[in-house]
Amino acid sequence: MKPNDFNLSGFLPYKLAVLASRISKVLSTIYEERFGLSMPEWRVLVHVARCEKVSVRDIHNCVNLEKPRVSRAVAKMVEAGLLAKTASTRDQRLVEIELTEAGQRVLNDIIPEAMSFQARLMGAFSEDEASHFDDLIEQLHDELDKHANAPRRSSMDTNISD
Amino acid sequence: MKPNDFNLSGFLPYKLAVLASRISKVLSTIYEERFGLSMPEWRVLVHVARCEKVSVRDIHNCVNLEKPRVSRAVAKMVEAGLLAKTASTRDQRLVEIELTEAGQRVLNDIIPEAMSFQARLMGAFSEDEASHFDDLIEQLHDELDKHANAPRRSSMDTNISD
DNA sequence: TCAATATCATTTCGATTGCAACGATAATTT
DNA sequence: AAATTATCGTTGCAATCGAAATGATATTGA
Repeated sequence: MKPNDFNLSGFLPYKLAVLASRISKVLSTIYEERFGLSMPEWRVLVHVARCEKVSVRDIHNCVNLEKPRVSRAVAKMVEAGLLAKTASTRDQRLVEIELTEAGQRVLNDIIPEAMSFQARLMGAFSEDEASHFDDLIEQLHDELDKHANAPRRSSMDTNISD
Repeated sequence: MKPNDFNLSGFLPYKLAVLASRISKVLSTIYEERFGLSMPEWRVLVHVARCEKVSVRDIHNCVNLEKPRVSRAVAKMVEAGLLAKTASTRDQRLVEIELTEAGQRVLNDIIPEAMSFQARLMGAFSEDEASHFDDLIEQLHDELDKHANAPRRSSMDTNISD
C-alpha cells in the first residue's frame, strides 16, 4: 500500500481515540451539566468514595490523573464542600481526603446515572461479547506493557499504600 | 450495589479512555520525537496526503479535530514547509491545502512506522478477533448516535465537498 | 439588484494542561 | 546525630485547547 493511501479511519489508535472521546463527551454531560464537575473531579469523587482517607498520590496512581490535576480537583471540591482534607498524623507529608455528606449526596445521585449510561452503551452486547471485549482490551494493554516508553500501567485499584 | 462500591476500573467509558490515552501516548513518540509533529499535525498530514487539495473544513470533518486546531496545525506545517496553502479559485473563502515534497518525504517515513506499530499492537489478535473488535466498536458508535447531545458522528472520509 | 443570511478560516480570550521547580517532611546513609 | 536522598503536595509557567467573535466571501431571498 502506498503511504498516501493510508486511511486514519481504519487505524486502531485513531479509532479508539475517537470512540473514547465521543463516549467521554456524552458521559461528561452527566456530571458536568448537572453537578458542575469536571472529568478529573468526577474521577476523584468516585475514587475517594470507594477508598476512604486517600492521599493525592493514591488518587494519582489509581485513576490515571497527573498529580497537579488531582491536587487542583481536590482543592476545588474542598472549596465546594464535597471533600474534606486533613493532614495525616502518621506522615505529615500525606493528606487524608474523604467525602463530606454533601459529597456523598452528589455521589448517590450520580452513580445510578453513570451506570445506566454504561448499560445503555452496552445494550446491544451479549454477555459473551462484553467479556470478549474486555479480553481484547486486556490484550492491548499487555502489548503496551512491552513498550519501554509506555507510561507503565498503573497498579489500578490495588490501593497499595495505607 | 452501593454507590460507594462503584469502581472506575470496571467502567467502560473509563477503560476506553485509559486505553486510548495509553496507545496515543506511545504512538505520539513516533511522529513527535522523530519528526517534531503534534497529534493534530499528524492527523492533518495523513488526511492531506490521501485527499489532495482539501480545505480546513474538510480536515475538520474527517479527522475529528476542531477547526482552530486544524487551522493552527496547518499554519505550523506551512511554516515548516510540509504543506502548501492557496486560496481556492472557485470559492475565495476556501483554502486548498496540499503536500509539498518535503511533506511527502516525511509521510513516506512515518507511515511504515505507524503501520508497524498497529501490527505490533494487534499482534495477538486473530483475524476473527480483529474484525469482531471492529464490530463491537461499531455497535458502541451506533448507540452513541442515538444520543441527542452526541457530537454527531463525522461523515468520515467520504470527502463530500469538492 | 441589493439586503439579509450563511459559510469559511482565523484570531481572541479565558480556562486547562503537563512539566518542572519548590518547600516541607521522612527515610536512609554515613 | 547529621547529612544526604527520597517522597509528598502544591505552585509557576509556558503551551495548548475550545467556544465565541471577527472579517471576508458566497448564497439566498425579497
